[in-house]
Amino acid sequence: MTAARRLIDRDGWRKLTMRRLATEADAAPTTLYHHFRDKDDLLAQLLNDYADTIPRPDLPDAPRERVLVAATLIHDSLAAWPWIVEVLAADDLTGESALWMVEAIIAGAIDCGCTPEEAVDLYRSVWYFTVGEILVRANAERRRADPQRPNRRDAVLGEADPARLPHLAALADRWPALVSRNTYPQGLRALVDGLLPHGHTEE
Amino acid sequence: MTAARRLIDRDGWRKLTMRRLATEADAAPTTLYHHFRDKDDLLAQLLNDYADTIPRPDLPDAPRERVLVAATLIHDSLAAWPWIVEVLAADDLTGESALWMVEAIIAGAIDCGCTPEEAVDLYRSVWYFTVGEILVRANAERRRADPQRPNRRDAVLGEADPARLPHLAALADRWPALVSRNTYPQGLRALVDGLLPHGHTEE
DNA sequence: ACCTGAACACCGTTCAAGT
DNA sequence: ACCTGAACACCGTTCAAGT
Repeated sequence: MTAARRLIDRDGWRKLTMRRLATEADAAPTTLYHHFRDKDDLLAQLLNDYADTIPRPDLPDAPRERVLVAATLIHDSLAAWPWIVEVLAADDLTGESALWMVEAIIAGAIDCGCTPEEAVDLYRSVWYFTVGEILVRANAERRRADPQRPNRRDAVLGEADPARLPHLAALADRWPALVSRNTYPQGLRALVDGLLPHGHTEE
Repeated sequence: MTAARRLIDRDGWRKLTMRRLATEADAAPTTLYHHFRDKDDLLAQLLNDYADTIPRPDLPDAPRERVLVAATLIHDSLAAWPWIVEVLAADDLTGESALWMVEAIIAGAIDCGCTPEEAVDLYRSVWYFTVGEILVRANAERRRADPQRPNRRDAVLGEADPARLPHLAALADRWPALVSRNTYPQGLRALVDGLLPHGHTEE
């Protein structure tokens, strides 16, 4: 497991193969199959171990703040190890040891006057937004780090036809700077305030 | 290209390999490399071709509606071929022929009184939300279709400790029904209304 | 120009055999 | 119980050779 984490941190999770992991752990590839059912099982255990390390701070009393803090905690935990998202996106936020954050969001929403259905909807929207943010930024980062392909996006945007795409053409050269800013907090706040019953925002 | 599309629709994009594609197209695997630089190049061409087929309806005059309609169009186009998201998430919405939707969102936001910076931020939030929604739902669908693993998520939720996770435990049996509903429109509206200057919502 | 077979350097996983 | 080598059925890609 430690070898696996080392390998991911050094070379990225796409390079984590059973064979490389075996080499890193000084064992035969086949040996791994006596400790893990298969590769998915290994990844799942890696995920659960990580979830257990997430600190569990006291959440604020005000329910709206509680929702925001819990969501930000999920976000920051994922941002620290973004490859998780690609493995995880499938099952909502499965893994026993991470469920308390989901509970915190749903409880906060209910305390703000949501019905249970509305609370689940709010959680799901927050989860979609968070997953998307992490994923897009992680991939952008990966491409940036890869000196290979010189960023097709900037090229496409640079050639934008000012007649058909006036705003994009005007913004083309500022685009890289604009998209590198962190807008998660504003987006999250907009989403939460839009989905909580009125009168519970900004309190 | 037609063979590639056929293969993806039949077996899923994870099964699209150069070798299988070659077989499908009655050619040697190596032949493909005279038509595409590599596999990424093939995928990129597949993407661009698809973007060209997206219908281009007249957008409403009211700027807020324009933002919502353009975002929903992006969403629905991706939902129809969700594997695209995994290839695409990297570069924002690259590909010349899809940029008009980005332009529509940014123009709508500016017409609502946003600064260009705010308009780009709004577009990015919408993009994150949309990517997350498609990705999570596509993966959930894939798992559901795979009779193999019997859904770890429901199991984990079913065992939720009512003392520590009261709301989740109470919602456990309704969870599958709750998460299968389509909440994209509400989430999108909340996000957009929260990020547009006040006074421009619901007009 | 277009296509090909042989080859290289990889994958995940199984299985019978060893200690 | 734990580990292993040999093997199977795959990958993407290159390259010299054919038409």
